[in-house]
Amino acid sequence: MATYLIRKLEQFTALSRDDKEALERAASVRQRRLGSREDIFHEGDAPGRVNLILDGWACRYKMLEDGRRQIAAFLLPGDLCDLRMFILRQMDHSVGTLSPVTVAEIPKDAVIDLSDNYPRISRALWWTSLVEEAIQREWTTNLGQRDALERMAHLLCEVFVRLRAVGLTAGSSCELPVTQAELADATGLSTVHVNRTIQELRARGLVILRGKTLSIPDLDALQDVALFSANYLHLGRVGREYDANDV
Amino acid sequence: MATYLIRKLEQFTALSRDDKEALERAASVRQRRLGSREDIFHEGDAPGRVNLILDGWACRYKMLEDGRRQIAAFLLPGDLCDLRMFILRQMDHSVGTLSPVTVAEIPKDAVIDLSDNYPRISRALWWTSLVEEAIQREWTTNLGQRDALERMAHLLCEVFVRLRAVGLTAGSSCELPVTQAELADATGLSTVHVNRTIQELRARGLVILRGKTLSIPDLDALQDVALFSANYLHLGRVGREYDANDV
DNA sequence: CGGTCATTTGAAATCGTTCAAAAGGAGTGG
DNA sequence: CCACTCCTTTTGAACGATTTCAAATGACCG
Repeated sequence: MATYLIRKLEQFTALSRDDKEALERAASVRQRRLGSREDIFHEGDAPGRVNLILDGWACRYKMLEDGRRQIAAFLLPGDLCDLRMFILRQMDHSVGTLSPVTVAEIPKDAVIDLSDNYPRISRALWWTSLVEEAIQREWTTNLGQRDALERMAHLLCEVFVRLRAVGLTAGSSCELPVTQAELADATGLSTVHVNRTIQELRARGLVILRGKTLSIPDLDALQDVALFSANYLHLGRVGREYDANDV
Repeated sequence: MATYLIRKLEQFTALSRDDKEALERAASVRQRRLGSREDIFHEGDAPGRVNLILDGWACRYKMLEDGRRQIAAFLLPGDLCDLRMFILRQMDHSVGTLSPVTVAEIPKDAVIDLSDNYPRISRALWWTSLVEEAIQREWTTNLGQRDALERMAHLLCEVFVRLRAVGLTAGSSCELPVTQAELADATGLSTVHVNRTIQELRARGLVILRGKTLSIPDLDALQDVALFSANYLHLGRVGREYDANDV
């Protein structure tokens, strides 16, 4: 069940059978099934267990007092919602589902055990944190510098490449279980303008969006429009030096 | 010399004399003095030592191919530029100075030693990572949801509160060694609009900006305009449970 | 004292928002 | 299976926040 997490971590380092079993065990202690648009946790909550997305999409978001909402990250299968946040007193943001989701609730002691006793996992989890930070910086750049078309294109590139890394693409297609209103909250645009921007991308033949399915006929072309470079995702098994010695 | 780092970490947990000496030692191994607008490291570089800002201001930034620049974070005295990034192959962004800066270059082995053998420091460094992530999320929200006036106000609130946490404010004033063009790169606005926005804040009596000095006569009022809440900075010695047992 | 960089001002152009409403789709209960 | 409802997508038109362009003023450095 921790398949996607394992695939993700293997982008950074090979894992031994033992490593993988430890991850599977941690992820199977307790699971929770949520519908669309439910909170996994909410700003102000005290952190508890660590939530791993097994299936479905979620997002980090912040609300302003007057109701404006910013989606600050998409959480895809294999993503951890709150790794290590249990040292804080309160969550400073919320995480909610965008589609039906299955989460594994990993007890914090299990996380500590993984960190202390499985060096490859420990390093790989550090790597996931660094990548998350890099993604967040990229989103800041996206909102600050790119115009609407570039911004939407960039978001779609990122989602596609991240899904591909965990095996959730089929050819040039993937799921995109997100409404235009949610894309608006993620890009800082109005829903009206998101709609027009998507139409423009469609008109240029850069994306095909039907229902909840996204197709990108020419990823290079979309990346060019988006000024997208995947370097910040740090994918592709760079850690040869950390290969499992006992796979 | 690691005074500001120590003050920052003490926002999270008390430190023993031993802890502090270890930090001082790590920060004194090698220091580097940089002028204004020099790079501490650059996107694409291989990570090496860990850079700690001892004095002066720096920023994380990303450049797009066509020259647009986004400042993604301000790095203030006591901030670490690249904690744990040495597990990556390449830096995905650059860090450059905004004013003359003194950095301590901490060998990565020294960082590992601190993490492995000083549990309070280890946890506190952890906490700094979480706060950095939270700040980055907040910047995303700032760019995505707040209009120009709120956005500038928010940025100034954050900087002031962070500086206050390390003792770099005097009453309602602090340094702001940053040009309007740099504020523009940080807020995703044009320099012209930054200028007009600052004038508006001035006209409302919310800020006094003369030269490189910022004064905030009524922080609460500025926070209200900015929809600013300091919760995401996780300041204020919340970790009673982690108090040093041997201070 | 000249030169360079930073701030300020004005006016026109533009991108994106807002408001309002229609059209399309999916699920529900009768 | 239809009628109904709710939600999402789409369209049009006016408005407004922010950008761009261009130039003047001010501050600091050598």
